Amino acid sequence: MTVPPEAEREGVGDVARLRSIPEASVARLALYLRTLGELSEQGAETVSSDELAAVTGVNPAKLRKDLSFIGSYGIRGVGYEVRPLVHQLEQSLGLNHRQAVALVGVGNLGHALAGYGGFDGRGFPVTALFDVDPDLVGIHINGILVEHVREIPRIAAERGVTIGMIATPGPAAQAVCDLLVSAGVQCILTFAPVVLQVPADVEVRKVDLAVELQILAFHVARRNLDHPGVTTGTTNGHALVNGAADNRTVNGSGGIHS
Amino acid sequence: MTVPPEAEREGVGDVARLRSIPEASVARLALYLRTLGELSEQGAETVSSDELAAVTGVNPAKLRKDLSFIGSYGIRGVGYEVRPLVHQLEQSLGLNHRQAVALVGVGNLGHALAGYGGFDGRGFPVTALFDVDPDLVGIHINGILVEHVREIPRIAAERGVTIGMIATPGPAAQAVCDLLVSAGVQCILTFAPVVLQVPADVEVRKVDLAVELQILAFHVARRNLDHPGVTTGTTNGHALVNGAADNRTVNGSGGIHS
DNA sequence: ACCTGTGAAGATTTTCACAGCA
DNA sequence: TGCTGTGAAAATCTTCACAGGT
Repeated sequence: MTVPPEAEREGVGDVARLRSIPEASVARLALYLRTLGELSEQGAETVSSDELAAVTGVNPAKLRKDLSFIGSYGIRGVGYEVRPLVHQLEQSLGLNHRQAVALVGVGNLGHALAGYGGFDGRGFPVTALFDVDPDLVGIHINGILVEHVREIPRIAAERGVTIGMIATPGPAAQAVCDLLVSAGVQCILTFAPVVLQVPADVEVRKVDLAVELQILAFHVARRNLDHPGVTTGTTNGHALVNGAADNRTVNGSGGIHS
Repeated sequence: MTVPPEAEREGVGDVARLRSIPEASVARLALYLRTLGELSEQGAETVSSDELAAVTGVNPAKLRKDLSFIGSYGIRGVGYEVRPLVHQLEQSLGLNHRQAVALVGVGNLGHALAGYGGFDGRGFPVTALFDVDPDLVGIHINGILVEHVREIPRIAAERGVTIGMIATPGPAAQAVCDLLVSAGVQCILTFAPVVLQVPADVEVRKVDLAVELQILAFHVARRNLDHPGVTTGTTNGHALVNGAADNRTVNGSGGIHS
């Protein structure tokens, strides 16, 4: 897609384009961005759609179509220049300015998330931590003070939090969500196994580990219908399967360490 | 769907049906199952598709269609009996016998996952822990000994592990994955931000937190194109939005605690 | 010669709307 | 009457295949 004649002024005029990127593509664009970052570090200057497709496990045509939505400039006969493409993706995904993240619930999982370095490095600084447990309120994690949940409205607004992460037990999640919303947070990533009720202008994404395992279990069950006795020992012929960011596959972590 | 005349003998004859359940439906069936469990605890005997749809945030017609894939018996004019439906779902999702889980990488995130009680309760006992870090190998987490990754083939086979969870840094993930596969593990849930290469008979699901945040960031960016100045203070009229288990929404955690 | 960008075909998924049973 | 089960339409997403630059 060459630059449309109207709509200049750097990065705007994307308006129309941005609005119409299919949901499914957005998820993959984020994946491409991360992968390109790695390729870039390894010194790659250009990638073809076939190469990038192989690494990300996506169909090459699909990849090209995805990239066409953000109006990137590939070079026919050559491929994509990594640096400009990364830039373009960051533009389109809204990663040109950092997004402050508030994390609510610093128990088991929340503590791990708070300690995870990967967010900061990707432009998502964890800026506030909250909990209700008196044993946790007042401690510092990675240099950040854990505050009481009741402070959410004040602190989140003060610190310009745009993304809330909920890692509380299920029953607490809706109340926490309401507090975040009342503080003006419009994007929420929740690990609590409940459906959150939010105003229409708030975006929620949910990561449900138990459900993930159940889906896997289903596939075991299905397989065992065909091959009842098999349990161990597998040939290993590395097929390029399971395209990341595919249906119902949520991608994650960027390096939560062993 | 009334019972087809052929194919009896309890729970088999599902073969044909199981094979053909759309991927998208499988993910939601797992969600219904969890939700029904909660309704059941609250004493509900029957649910209508409208009720269950409201709670899970799914379209009622879609829900009915999903359930029709497992051949469940709803009662026209009444709804579904919760108990039998739960049973049927467990059957179909392969949750009638427990699946032993091995967790590789007990660093930041892995440690949290190992300590998470929700897996055991849902029929996914964490049966083996692995790492390479000498500081971690030998410790116990929740009563389970952390063993060296090189022991994976032996121990996983011994303990009948069917599901592997990978919570290592990206670079280590492929090697770990290979070890799991060589031990006969056919289902893998990975948090490492790399595309795993596996034989065709192995199922991989990926949870990528960094990508999740980027997707949210995109939605912030898109919104700000329309309402440039808005930052704080939101009306709160609880719309029933964001159907769980919807596109690209992975559900999770069942209660990783604050 | 090679690789992008994209119309058009194909597959899957969602939604509608209503027939049919309790 | 009320709610399930399901054909069929609509929307969305994926894949093919090739025209068109470089």
